Parts: sequence; structure tokens; C-alpha cells
Amino acid sequence: MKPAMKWTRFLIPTLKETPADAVVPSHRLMLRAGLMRQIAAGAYAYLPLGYRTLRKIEAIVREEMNRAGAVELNMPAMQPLELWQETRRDEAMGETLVRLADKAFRRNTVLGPTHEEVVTDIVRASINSYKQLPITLYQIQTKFRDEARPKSGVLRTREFLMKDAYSFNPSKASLDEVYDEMYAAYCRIYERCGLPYVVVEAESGPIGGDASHEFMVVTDAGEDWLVRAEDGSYAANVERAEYAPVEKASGAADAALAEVHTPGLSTIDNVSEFLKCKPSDMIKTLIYDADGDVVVALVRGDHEINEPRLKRHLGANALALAAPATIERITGAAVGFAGPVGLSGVRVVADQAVTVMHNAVTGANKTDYHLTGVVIGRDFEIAESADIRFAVAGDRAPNGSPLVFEKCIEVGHVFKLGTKYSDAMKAHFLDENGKSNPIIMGCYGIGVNRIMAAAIEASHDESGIIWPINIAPYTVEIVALDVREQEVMATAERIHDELEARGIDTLLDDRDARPGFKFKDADLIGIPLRITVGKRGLGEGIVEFKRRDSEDVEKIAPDKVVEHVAGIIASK
RNA sequence: CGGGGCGUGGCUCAGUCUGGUAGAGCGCUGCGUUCGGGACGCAGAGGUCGCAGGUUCAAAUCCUGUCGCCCCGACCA
Repeated sequence: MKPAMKWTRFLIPTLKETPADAVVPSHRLMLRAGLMRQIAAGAYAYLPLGYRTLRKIEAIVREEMNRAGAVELNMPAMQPLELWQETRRDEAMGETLVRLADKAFRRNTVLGPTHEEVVTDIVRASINSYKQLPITLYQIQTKFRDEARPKSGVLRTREFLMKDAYSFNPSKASLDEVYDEMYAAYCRIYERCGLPYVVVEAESGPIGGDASHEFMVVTDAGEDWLVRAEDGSYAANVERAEYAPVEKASGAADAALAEVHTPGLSTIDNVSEFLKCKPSDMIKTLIYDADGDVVVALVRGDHEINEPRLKRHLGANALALAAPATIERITGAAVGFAGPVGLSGVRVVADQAVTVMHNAVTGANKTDYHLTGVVIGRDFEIAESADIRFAVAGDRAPNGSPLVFEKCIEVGHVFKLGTKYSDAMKAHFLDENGKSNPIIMGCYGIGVNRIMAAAIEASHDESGIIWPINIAPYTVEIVALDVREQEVMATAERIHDELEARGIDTLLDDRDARPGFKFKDADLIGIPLRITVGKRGLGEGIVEFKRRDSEDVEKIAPDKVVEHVAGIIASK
């Protein structure tokens, strides 16, 4: 029998006080429970207790990946820059890509933020026939991204553990099949991890349709927003969220077009305050550079432009706000006074909500002036309109149900890539007819550390963590009181050994400390099942059994408790 | 990258404005009393005050630079 896993032989540096830098609950509790320690901004050491949970999550992910038919491999974190140049993602990722400097080797090496290039490189060298497809490869590996702002403990870091899977398919139908299988595997993974998750539609990229889903955990600590219909019919991320068209307000008479002096007032807020109008009465005019062409986008003053959507609408590769010089050339005015009236010779895309505006306020294309009483059709024409804004509170889903916004953290993403990488890297295969085709790819990511943090965000109380049973560092904690009493320790150790013999992870708190102290720590580290062995109880012929998520205490004979615990775990 | 804040013992912080030889609580070590929800007493250990310059008889404190960390925002294959 292996020696009991005793607290005194382990490293669990719990903290009574909260470190000042920790703000969100998961960060605070992971620090206080001794799960991890910060080493640098966005880089954390996982201490033994935290590492056990990480490993348990990994094991669940691995099992489900294998069950879904994916094959595990391991690729280097350190990668040749050359591969990134092949797909031009060295440019696309910009500053986020961690590059090394100095000496030839380092100049030509990056730390991988993800592994599309590397797997594709491996696959193109070893797969040439449809007979070898489909195949899905995955790894669980450390990624590096120079995030501009690491935050919220382990929720956003520069170094993190990710399960990344890549499918290689001979056809769209084959990709669809794998995608569905992965989707199902993801659901099983989050369920087994005890995470309350929501699947949302995400911006789908080149293939379109239902080609991308994100797995979200709703929590205030999150940094993304999901949007869902109140009736539950629909959920999407903000970029993707669909909404019903804004209806035309019923008919005030046309106002007269007037030019007003607005010296130095170049923002929606400034102008609306000065002119005593609502931001929603204003037209925001944004000038973009889309692959070198100037495009003007119009959205209502209180709306935010959805750049990914505009980009998609335009079919542009690169989209960015135009340089001030361009704006001045197009509008003939300083930045901040652009408007659609009198603009000519440029493509103008109006958001749908703009098309129903009436007597609007907008820039006059003249420095320090705005126009009021702008009427569409009289003062300017809308030739092209689309949904190019983000949904906002008050919008309705296409079916009319009100949209609800919730803060969330992304814990997984499945995505149909298509041939983006196989085209760029010439990963081709010969089909049944001997014809060469690019391999169709999908990619599937899971943030392992994020699952851990999200689980804590979703399950804790004032006293500490309440671990879901499958990812708890230990399943059972035995709190031995009166550790100097031989009978107490002998009983505690016996229960420990019997539980371990049944494959139940058990931690034995054998510290010579006062009971209250040990109970507080037990609540903090949040082991789901607790057995208390004390002199007093043994005198009555019992030990106590308590679940972390309940206040009830059960008194059980020492030789019955193992069976009892095993029964509870089996019923999970 | 813009804005704000903070670096003083392992942790939480006071001291900085108004320069004068570094403090508290928690934790840690030893002894004793305690012992079912973060005990108490006594005795201890532990800090070049982020770093580098400067001003001064004298710098945690004032000045300059620099590094790091947190928060808000921008960004996020």
C-alpha cells in the first residue's frame, strides 16, 4: 500500500489574507487555496494542488478526444518563422506573436501561439492520398501569446495550456461529420468538468453557415459578451449576433436642412450635448481603408460599427480606419466632421438602422460644422445598406424575442477552416480520380487553464472553492482532529488507504492544528467530500461525512464510511 | 499603446505630504497553556524600503531616469 497522501508532506500554501493584486474570484481563490502562484504578468506556476486539477481536466479532454477518433501527437512550442511567413500570419498576428531576437537561430524562431502551420507542415509531408483521410490530430500543449494586457489571473495569460485539434478532410461532407463529432465531444468534456456552458454561434469566416461555435461560461469575470434571445431560441457572440431590423419611426414632417456651427466638437457626445439632440438622432460617418480603397460606413450615433462584419460584407482582406490625411481628402474637412451629404465618388455602406432615420444630425464635411434636419432621399441617397453594427440592449432577435447580453469567458472554439492553410502551404492530396485537391481543414481549441478558472468562477462561496467532483484536486479530504491520538490517526489512515485502494483520490489533513483552522482550510480548497475523524466522534463510534456544497453532516460508523463515499461517487 | 494606481520582511498594510538611524497585524521558530469552525502568553528569527543616479551633514521620504505589477480602455489568429 502506498503511503498516505498527507497534508504535512504536500505543498499547500493557503493564505488567510487575499493578495492585493487579485480582483476576480477565481484569481483570489486560486492564490488563497495555494493552487498557483504568479511568476510574471501572464505567467503562473501551478503548485501541486492546482496541477492535479489541471491534469484531471487534461485527462478528461484526452479521453474524449480519443473517443472522438482524434489522434494525439506533440509539436514543438518553438517554431520556424518561415512557416508563419508561408501563411503570412507572421503579419496577421502582429505583436501577439512571440518572436526571439538576436543571433540567426533566434531571429528565425517564434514561440507558437497555435499550431496550424506546424500540423499542416507535418501533414503535407506525410499525407498524399484520399486513402489517408480523414484524420484528426491533437495535442495538449503550452502556447505563447504576447497579450497586450494579461488579466484576471489565469483567465488571460501570455503562456497557457491549450488542447488544439486539427482535422484534415477530403471533402466538405467529411469535415461536417468531424465537426459535429468534435462539437459533441466538447459538450461531453464540459459536462464532465461540471461547467455550466453555453454554445454560441461565432463569426464563421470563409466557409460560412454554421461553421463556427464558441463554448462560453457565463461569469462576471469574463471579457466577452454573448447575446441570446430571451426565449432561448438563439445564442451568439456579439460579433455574430443577428437582430431584427430597426423599424421606421412614424412620421414627423421633414425639417429644413441647416448648417450649424459646432466649433471643436467632433464627437457624438459633444455634438449631441451641444445641439440638445440624442446620439440616436445622429449619423456616425466612418472612413475606412479596405485593401487600399476608401469605403465610408454609416451607423447610428448610439451604435458601434462591427468591423468584422463590414469586412465580410466588403469581402476585404484588410480593413482599418483611414489615415487622417485620407479622411481630410475625402471630406474636405478635419477629422470629426464627416457626413454623407455631398460625398461623391466613394463607396458608402449604410447600416440598416441608418436607412430608417429621419431629420438626422451629421457632420457637414466642413471643419467645425454639422448639418441638422438631414432627410434621406432628399439630402443624400443610400445606394447600399447592410447590417454592419453590433447588437445593443433593446434589440430583438430576428424572431422578435428580446436580446439578452451576458458577460462570459470563452473556454472552447470549434471552427471550419476550409483550405486557408492548405492553400497557402500547398497541403494537397490526390482524390479517387487522381486529381490534386487542397485538404479541407477544421480546428478545435480548448483552454485548459480557463476551464479550471471558469469552474471556480462558476462554483464558489464566501469560504472558498466548491470543486466539481471530476476535476477536484482530490475527491475526498479526511480531516483528522486530535492527531496525537493513536486511534484517530490509525482510523484516518485506514479510511484513506481503503479509499485509495478503490481508486478514490484522498487527501489526509494530518496537521497538528486546531479544528477550526483545518475546517477553514478544507472549505477554502474545496474538496467535494469531507470525512472528519476525531476523538469525540470515535468515542460515539462514528466519523462525520459532509459534502462541500451542503451544510448537512452525516454520522457514520468508521467501517461504513468508505462504502458510503464510494456509493456517492458511483451515483455521479 | 493611452489613462489611473502601486512597489517597505512570506502575506496585508502604516510611515512618504512636512528628510533625522524602519513599524504593526498575520505567517514563521522555541517553550508553556490550549484544542470541534482561522486560540493565548512569553521569548525569537526575518527588511541594502524595486533598481540606478542626483540633492543634502543626513533620503523609505525630495529630484531624474529605469524596471516591475495591478486596474480601466484600445487590441485579441
